[in-house]
Amino acid sequence: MDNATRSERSRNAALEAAIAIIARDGPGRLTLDAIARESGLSKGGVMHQFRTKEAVLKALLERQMAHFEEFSTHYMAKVSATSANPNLATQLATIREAATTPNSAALALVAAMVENPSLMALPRELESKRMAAIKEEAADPDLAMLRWAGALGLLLSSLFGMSPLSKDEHQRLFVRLLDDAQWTGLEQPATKRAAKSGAASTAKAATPRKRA
Amino acid sequence: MDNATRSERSRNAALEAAIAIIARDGPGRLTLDAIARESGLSKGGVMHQFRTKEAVLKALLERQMAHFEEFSTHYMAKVSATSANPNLATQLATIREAATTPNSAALALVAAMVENPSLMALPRELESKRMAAIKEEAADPDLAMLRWAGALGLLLSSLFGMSPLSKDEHQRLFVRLLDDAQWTGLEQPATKRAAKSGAASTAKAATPRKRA
DNA sequence: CTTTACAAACCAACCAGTCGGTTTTATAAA
DNA sequence: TTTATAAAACCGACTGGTTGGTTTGTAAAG
Repeated sequence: MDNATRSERSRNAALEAAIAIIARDGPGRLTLDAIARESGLSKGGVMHQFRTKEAVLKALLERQMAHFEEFSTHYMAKVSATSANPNLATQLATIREAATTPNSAALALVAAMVENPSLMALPRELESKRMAAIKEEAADPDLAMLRWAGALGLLLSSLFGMSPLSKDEHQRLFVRLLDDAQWTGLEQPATKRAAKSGAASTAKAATPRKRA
Repeated sequence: MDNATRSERSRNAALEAAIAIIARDGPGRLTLDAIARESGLSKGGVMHQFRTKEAVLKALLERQMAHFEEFSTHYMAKVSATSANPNLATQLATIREAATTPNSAALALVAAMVENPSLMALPRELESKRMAAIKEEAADPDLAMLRWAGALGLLLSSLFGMSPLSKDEHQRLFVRLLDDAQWTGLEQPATKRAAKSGAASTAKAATPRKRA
């Protein structure tokens, strides 16, 4: 086997093992020895691929973020032409995807926060940019943020095993969050925002404006 | 000093220390030795009050739950006469309270989940009952659940340090979530629910009314 | 005098990370 | 093709320090 692919396989095995451990035993049980055991590698092998435990967490986080980034990009390409607020739609769909994917990215996130809260800076920065885009394209930015928050609440509550909702309800609520027609009845003219960024409010059709 | 109050003081000191540690250093740093150091007690003293670490977590969880239970009860008494959906209003207000209280109950929750996910059963059961009450009184149960989910999303995202929202936005969004008038434009007649639970829906005063 | 609350030393298990050595792969000279 | 050499991947025993929990001792409350 090629050396490069051998490394990649080992790295992959270690990360898969890490996810499995977090999902099965909780983030507190994630140890380097456990990763070695679960992946079939020796501890030395794991340490050869990742110099520290933090490096494992970071790689895990980046891998999961990349996965949802890809989902997000594809979805965005699909709806950007038809949706009035493609950024919001994409974010909602991505969160739903995260909520239904078993080996969720969010597990990696929890583990990272427990071990080293500063790792949370990566996802937060990304989220900030997306949130800006959502606000930019929205006729009612606050309502858009609330829809986003609702999706996040559904995701996190089910992730923490504290959701009192059934699978059916869960799915139905996501559908409703995604359906723009259900949220057009109470939009409020974003007076303050309209005053300071005149262009954006009228250009709610397609183009997300880049701002600094 | 009375023996009973001496014990109580020690228990309290240990729990306060635990909260401080979680808030300052993260849930992963919560150890029995750290609790002893922070509280001024010896480790033996801590272990005398709590036989295991899990007992500490459980007590912590129960204490925080009791605190918010009290808040909840008071709020409920205040709004039950004037609000059409007092259960939802109370839950939203309580979640906001948790989000703004620095030594949040949610921190204890995170710590519990890291250490022993099964501890999450206590709060989940309570949450289920509240959710049932919210659905019961709601003209549009799904919308009510989404408002609840939105509040939870705001809470958890800020708790995890992954919120891209400013303090101002945070507060403004909570206000809007709590304002019934902002959510009456798009209520949907809960046809399915009305069919299967006839008695309850008519008993409550919350008739779905459309307003501009 | 008995029980309770606490202190301090102690212990076995576990943890992240190290290290010397072994196997596998890559390169290239003979 | 064979052989020599180096580099990368991998192994598993080991280390210093930490962890949850125990044991032993002591002072105060009842």
